[in-house]
Amino acid sequence: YRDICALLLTQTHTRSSLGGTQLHAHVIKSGSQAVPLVTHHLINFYSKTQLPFLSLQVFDESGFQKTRTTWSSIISAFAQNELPVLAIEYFRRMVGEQTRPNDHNFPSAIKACAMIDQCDAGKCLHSMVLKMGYSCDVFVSSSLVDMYAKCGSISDSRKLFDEMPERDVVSWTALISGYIRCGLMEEARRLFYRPDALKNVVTWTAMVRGYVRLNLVNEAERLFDAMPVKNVVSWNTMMDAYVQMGQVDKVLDVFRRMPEKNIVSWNTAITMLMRHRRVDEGRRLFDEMPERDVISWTAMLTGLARNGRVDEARKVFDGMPVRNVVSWNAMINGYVKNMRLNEAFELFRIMPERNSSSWNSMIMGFIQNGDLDRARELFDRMPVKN
RNA sequence: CUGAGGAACUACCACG
Repeated sequence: YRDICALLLTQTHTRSSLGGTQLHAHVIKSGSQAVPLVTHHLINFYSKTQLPFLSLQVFDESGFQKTRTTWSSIISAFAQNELPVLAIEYFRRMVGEQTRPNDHNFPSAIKACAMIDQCDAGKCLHSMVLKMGYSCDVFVSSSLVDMYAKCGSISDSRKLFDEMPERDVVSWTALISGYIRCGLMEEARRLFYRPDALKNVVTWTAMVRGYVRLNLVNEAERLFDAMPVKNVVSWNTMMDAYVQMGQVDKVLDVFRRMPEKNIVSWNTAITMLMRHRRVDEGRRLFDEMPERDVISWTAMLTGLARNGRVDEARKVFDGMPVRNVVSWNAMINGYVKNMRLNEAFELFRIMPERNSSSWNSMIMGFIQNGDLDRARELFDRMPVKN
């Protein structure tokens, strides 16, 4: 078991999905999924390789009494893979099985509340934290600072922050980002320049982003140049600065100069090119990029459709290895914008899941087609209106 | 003495 765990940990850190999957097969054959430590490693492996539903499968198939660590693994797998609703649900289940949450369980669950603006659930977790005596844990309280800020209660964030007996760089960054998100750049700045402030590359990048959002590109550039350390996210944020200004060539310049690129850098460049009708260059980047995710495909599809090449967009859509609701919406909207209502509606009918954007696109389509009755009918059938 | 936890960047519609 020791060897399996050590190997799994290596695969987790190198994100090597092939090796990990083979180890999983070996685990099943040898029956060692009954060993908690092995199961925990497997859940974490699938979480880090962004396959949370395989994490869940391992969780469900493990034949032992779940411990806090088992729960911690599965809850964080959901929270880190954009599945906040499931994270909260599994936190609830854990509590329902009389398992007392520990200091590792709370931050993931609180993060999940922050992701979906569930301030009520967040407050509920906060009172559990107080009751169980975890409010001095720096991970727990930093996650609360972040949660209140994301739910729009920045003053609660500040109060918590001021009362923390000890803070680390994440506590500082959560609060500073909170002020930036609320548009209170001045307050963010005051904190950032406080002599006792703890800052790292994430904090600096958040500040750069703050200036970008206010269209203060010169300030953003100044801060970016002054950064003691930059990483790929900092560079991506600078690309975004020029995206906002509509400076395509500056975007491409940063893209070429940056010391390393990740998938976000490529996606940003492609989106920008497509928005400025440089379709073939965008297509070339898309073909060149080392790996593509659902965002890359959707950006490509949207760009083609916006430039009137909707049939090519459809080919891209059909070629997608995975689709989500956004990609479906993008394709539907592409048809709508090109006055191809029938194809749009056909997709709308068969799509596996709809959100308000799907309905809005279709409704707009019928309106611009002069078919107000069907627009009205769809509007009435819309489950959630915005 | 194993393992799990919190902060910053990209794609669709409408609104601003």
